[in-house]
Amino acid sequence: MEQDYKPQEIEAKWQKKWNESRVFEAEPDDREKFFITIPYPYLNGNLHAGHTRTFTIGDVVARHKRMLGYNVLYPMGFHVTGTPIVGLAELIASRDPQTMDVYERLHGIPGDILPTLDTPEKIVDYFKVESEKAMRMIGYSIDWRRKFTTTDATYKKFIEWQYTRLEEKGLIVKGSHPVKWCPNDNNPVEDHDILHGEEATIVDYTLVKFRYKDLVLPCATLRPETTFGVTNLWINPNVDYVKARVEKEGIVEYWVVSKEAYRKLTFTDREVEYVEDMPAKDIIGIMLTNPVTGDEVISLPASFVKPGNGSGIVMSVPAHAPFDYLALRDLYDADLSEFGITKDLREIALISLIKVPEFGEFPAKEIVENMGVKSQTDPKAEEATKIVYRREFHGGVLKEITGKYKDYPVSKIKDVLTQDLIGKNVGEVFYEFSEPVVCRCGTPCVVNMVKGQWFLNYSNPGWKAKVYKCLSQMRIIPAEYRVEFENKVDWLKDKACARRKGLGTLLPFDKEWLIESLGDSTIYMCYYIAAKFIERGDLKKEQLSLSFFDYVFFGKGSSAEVEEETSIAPEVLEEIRRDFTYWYPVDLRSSGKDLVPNHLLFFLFHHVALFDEELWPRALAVNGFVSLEGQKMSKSKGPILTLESAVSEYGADITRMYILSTAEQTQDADWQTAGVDSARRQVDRFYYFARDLIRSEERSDIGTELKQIDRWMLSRMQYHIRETNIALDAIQTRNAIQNSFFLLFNDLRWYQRRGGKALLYYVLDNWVRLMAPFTPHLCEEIWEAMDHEEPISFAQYPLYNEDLIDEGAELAEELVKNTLGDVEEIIRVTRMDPEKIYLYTAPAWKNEAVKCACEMQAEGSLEVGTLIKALMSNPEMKRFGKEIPKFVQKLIPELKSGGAERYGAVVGMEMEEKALLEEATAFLEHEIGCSVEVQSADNPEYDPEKKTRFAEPLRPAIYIEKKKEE
RNA sequence: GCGAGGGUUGCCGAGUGGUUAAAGGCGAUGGGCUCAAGAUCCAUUCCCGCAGGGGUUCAAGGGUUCGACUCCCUUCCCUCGCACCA
Repeated sequence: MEQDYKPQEIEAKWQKKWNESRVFEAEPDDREKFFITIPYPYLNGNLHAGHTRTFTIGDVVARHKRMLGYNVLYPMGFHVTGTPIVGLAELIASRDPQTMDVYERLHGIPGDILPTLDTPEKIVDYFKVESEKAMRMIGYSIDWRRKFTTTDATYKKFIEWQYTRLEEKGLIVKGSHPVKWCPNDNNPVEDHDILHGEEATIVDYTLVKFRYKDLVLPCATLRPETTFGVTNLWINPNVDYVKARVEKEGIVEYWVVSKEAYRKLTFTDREVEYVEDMPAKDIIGIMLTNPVTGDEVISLPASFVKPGNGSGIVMSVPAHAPFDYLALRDLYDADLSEFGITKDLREIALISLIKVPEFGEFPAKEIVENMGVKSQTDPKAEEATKIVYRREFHGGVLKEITGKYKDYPVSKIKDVLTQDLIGKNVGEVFYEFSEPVVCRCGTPCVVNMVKGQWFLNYSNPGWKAKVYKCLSQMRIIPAEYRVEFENKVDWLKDKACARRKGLGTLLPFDKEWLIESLGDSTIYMCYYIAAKFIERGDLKKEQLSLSFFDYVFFGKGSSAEVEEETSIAPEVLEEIRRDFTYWYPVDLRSSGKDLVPNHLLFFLFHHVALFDEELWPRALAVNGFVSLEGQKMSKSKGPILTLESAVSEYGADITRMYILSTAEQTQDADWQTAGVDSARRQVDRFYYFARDLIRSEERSDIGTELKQIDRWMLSRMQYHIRETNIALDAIQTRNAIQNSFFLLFNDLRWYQRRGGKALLYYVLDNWVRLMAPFTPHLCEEIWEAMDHEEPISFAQYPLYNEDLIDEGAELAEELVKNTLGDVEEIIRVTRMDPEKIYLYTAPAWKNEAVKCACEMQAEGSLEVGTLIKALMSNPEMKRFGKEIPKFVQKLIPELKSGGAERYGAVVGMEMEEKALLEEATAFLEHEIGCSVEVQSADNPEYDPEKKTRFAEPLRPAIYIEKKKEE
């Protein structure tokens, strides 16, 4: 080993060796396999600190498993499908100043190359080389023979096969979907096109069609079940309404809605035609039919109705909606003759339809009265609405009056009921923004239905059921994310899977469309297996027929049949098939948590759709993001720290160590220069410790007689080994490094301080293997210097050995450590200059008392009274009658609160305590800097201040004699 | 709004009913080593204490318990996701 730690030299050396010896090129053999994959990076920039974290986690798992004896496959590819790369090419071609600056300065693209990257193809070619270079630089144990990009002609054949098979299974359907739309630009708006309302989401209201003669008055609601409790409708007399001809799927109706609502309707998937204005007065005071109950209800005037919300017509459910109740109450004594209404509104009976624990029959009435809400214009009305809504939504169930929906939880009824209403043509879905959205051009946006779109039919209940099943059999890391995944499966709706622009594969059954980029990255892990053969030249693009993929991935047909069609040699076909059956399924897919609601979900959906159950993925893991000195990273605007620049500056091992130890799992990590510097010092210490030890030519022989401190070291190391393995299995890299590095190092320091020497080399041998997954280059270097022939990457990972646990030795060291601590504290507090220290071990009777207490604790009879009695009955003990009660009162709470085990161990070693301290005398003298003498409290030779009475088992009494003033 | 996860001692962060004033790291302070050091080693780092002790803490308030950072309720605050975009 070199005198100085030079990361870059060591790292280049080992990367070259790994590459030349092809050790990470995985081939099937008789070992158990482990197939780990990380989502391939999207190539619209260089790899950055975020990738560094996700990929390094994957590499650590891969290396750990490899050292545990698994045959590990860790492959990598490149994702380039979609629009961002096209967008980037355009920005570079037009020399967009911000883009040029960010990509030259932060992504580190040389100024003479950047302007040449003006087509998507050139960008892909550039970044795929750079990305591989970066991943090699940081030492990932990737099998590079399997790399590909998603625009490779062969990959496109694979995606065509996937979509052909999905379509055959009926999982791809055609339909319409709502998008945010700017009527001025006549285009969908994406988030960066929005002036106001970036936060807006598209909310689906249910339109309930109330009828009056040949007219439909649709009411938009988020709570269609309340239609059962409608007593009347609300029309705003100050709003302009229109009559319109509305046609959908061949059914023609005449609707009355507000002018604003009419405009919104024209963008929906209905044919809408203006007929005439409809004065509000004409539709107030009329009797309409509730389409759900058949009841006749009256329409009444209300000022709270907003023309821009929904249809501008509101159904009134005064039993459950505070606004409705208030508006109705406000009209009780009003003169409505101008609307031709003469009826006494007090006759309108409230209709209750939801049972909720917190309220009685009429929640709205109740809360309005309790809160003292005055009228529909009272601000408190809003608050009352929220409270009732929340209680009913979460805790409410439907009452008898709802017929077959009785006992349905309110939170689950919406979709079911809406579908039923649609089926009877008394309801429709109406999309609306959660808040107003304005386009950059200043035009208010609308929800527009895009027609003829291809969808992945994720809402298919049978499909979802399979995903639930798959999830239930999977390991989710961390476990808290299981519920998150389940919720997202539940929430996922049909997803548009084709678009017009960007890079990608054409939809095989409709060549007008490109497969959307989240849809072509779902089962590509199996493509890694074929990719090796493609790279080797065994397979040509034209040969990759549907039957080829069916055979190698599904096992359908025979190699002979496929050969006949494709003329691929049967041996090759069978080998690919063999490889596939060996490596599949994916044992672990690990990724950033941002991919949970999309990619990881689709990964599951597509696997369960296409593969048999035994090939479904086994485990998912997620990790948090990385920020830079507290700032969010952005590929296009900065700040960004590339993997390449981090490794160039700090070295691979230090970068790995830092990114893995700075945050755990789903927590977000913040990259801070100060933290990396500290990681550098830690790695330095490791290097120098190893270097000095190896040079010292001290070697260990654990076969010889071990001293107590040696047994202690062995024992402590077992805990760290165990914790590290447990942590790595749970992908808690921070915890793993905490144990395998910091805690182990601290113990090693104590070992050396206590004069431990015999096991140093042995400890290093274990330690370097423990650390190998985190800092592989450095560990290879040390390992080699320790004269090992085989690379550490394939050495046995240390495993917990219970036989090496030595509780006695640990307790003994604890005694020494605590005693030293106590002495130091006394010296510090009293600020005395010690001449000599006297330690007094506990008198025999106290040991006896502890023993007795432990026995009583074991049989459950331990009480202050019983213990004192038991002790007093012993004539030997009676001599100490005065001290017993005090000692017992202190002892019992400690024993009862879990100290029994510890005291149990004391009992076992009672005779040794004095010997132990005497053995440590030299150490204590050295540490404290004065002489130390151990005596027994039973017969002290010198005890001027009667300190012996404080002596307890495991806690010797201390007397410190001051240095005499000269 | 809905869903998920959080708020711990200067900072980063362990810790889910009892050896917890609370791991470990960072930073800071003192000391050893050294010509010297941002290298390393030792100690301290909530408050008080000239004998190993005592006091007050884990967002806020309330509750359960012999006992709560840990369990329950309420409130406040923070982060992420909410879709056709990778």
